[in-house]
Amino acid sequence: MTENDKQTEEKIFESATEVFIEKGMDGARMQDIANHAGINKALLHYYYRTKDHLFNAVFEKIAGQLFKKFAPVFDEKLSLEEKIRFFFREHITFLQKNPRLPAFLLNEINRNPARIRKLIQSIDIEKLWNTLEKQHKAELKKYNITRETIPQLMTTMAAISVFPFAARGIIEGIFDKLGVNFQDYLEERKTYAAEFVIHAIKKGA
Amino acid sequence: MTENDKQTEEKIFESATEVFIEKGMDGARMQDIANHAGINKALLHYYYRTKDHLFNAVFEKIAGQLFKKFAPVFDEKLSLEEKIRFFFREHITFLQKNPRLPAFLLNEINRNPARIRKLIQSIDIEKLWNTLEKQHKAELKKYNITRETIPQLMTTMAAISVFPFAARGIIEGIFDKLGVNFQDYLEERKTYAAEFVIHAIKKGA
DNA sequence: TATATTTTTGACCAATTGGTTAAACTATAT
DNA sequence: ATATAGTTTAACCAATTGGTCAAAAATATA
Repeated sequence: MTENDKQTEEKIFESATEVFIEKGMDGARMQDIANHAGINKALLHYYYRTKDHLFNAVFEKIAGQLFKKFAPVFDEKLSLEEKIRFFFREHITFLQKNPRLPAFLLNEINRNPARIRKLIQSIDIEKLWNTLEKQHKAELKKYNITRETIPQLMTTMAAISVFPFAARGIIEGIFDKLGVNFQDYLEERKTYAAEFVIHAIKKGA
Repeated sequence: MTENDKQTEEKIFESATEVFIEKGMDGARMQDIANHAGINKALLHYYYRTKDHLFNAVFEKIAGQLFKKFAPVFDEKLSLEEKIRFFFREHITFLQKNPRLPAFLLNEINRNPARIRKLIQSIDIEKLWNTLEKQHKAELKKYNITRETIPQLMTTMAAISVFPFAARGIIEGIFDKLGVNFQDYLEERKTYAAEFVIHAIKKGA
């Protein structure tokens, strides 16, 4: 029954995703994943030969998802300012739905940098950047954004969006003491971050 | 020989620090730590009863170090703008010397949020904030920084400083393809980040 | 129904791991 | 020197873990 095959394999994959995200590669146990999927442990090895295979499958899918969320920024026919607003709104919204992703990805990337290198190799970043440059030539000049400052700006934007999720444990702890609600903070952040960045680049550094 | 005692215990602690930072709590092996310190594994348990004890000792010291780096911001007799410049310069410089710290701390915090909660409980954040508010009453008004926007601003600054180290694996991978040097980028970031934030808050969002 | 194929399982294994223990070693004090 | 207390080690243990295997159960095929 190929219908059931997929059900089992999919259930394994979903369970593995949940457990890996929560415990990490090192912390996750094959038995946990099997229990979570309601199947025998040996069945895991039947579909995915080893823990490493299973983890790689999960990791690559997750990383792909996250990268996809960045992609529309390069397509949308929006002004630069509108793109900045679009980015923070969509990206933070996505992370609200997958709040554990940043911490998981950052950890595994640091634990095994080679893994992400391969994924990056397959992306033509130069081309993406050229696209952006053409689309916004006038605006980039206006904001005084050059090839030298682009890495600073891009990493800053990623940082502002991702960091609250990656450091949620500390941030939420502090917020609790200040009576700040983390979810409200995230909602607010979608617009705050956009306006913050737009203000910052106006007139340029 | 109490002299040797301290040497051994210290050597254990240092080795444990290195191994834990590189491998994380789950990934670290007591045997690795023992080898690294050039001693027998049983000796680890002689000085630190369990792996958990040893890890907690390491973790609390590291977390304390990092928090200390934030402290001067609340003492220095500088203007708000100067403090922002001071923060990025000092903080990024500290992280350059301890580049693995952010990834390690973020990971362990997410793996065991309760651990960091205790540390946070011991800090009177309200008092720190009141201090800042008094010192910069006029400037805060001028920049339109309120109690509501402070969490946004603070997390943004932390994000800009910490994220490049936490996400180094990805960032460096991308930079390589663009011919950007990571160390140069970090040097540049000390001033770029400061001016970026100062620009952003001028006139206020 | 009988046969072949695939899926699922329980039992098992070798390796690893955190932790223990008893004995050896060292230093100090009497 | 001898006893005492603290330090270090080698050998060992129980539990865990990723992974294997043969057989059973389920499914498809003839």
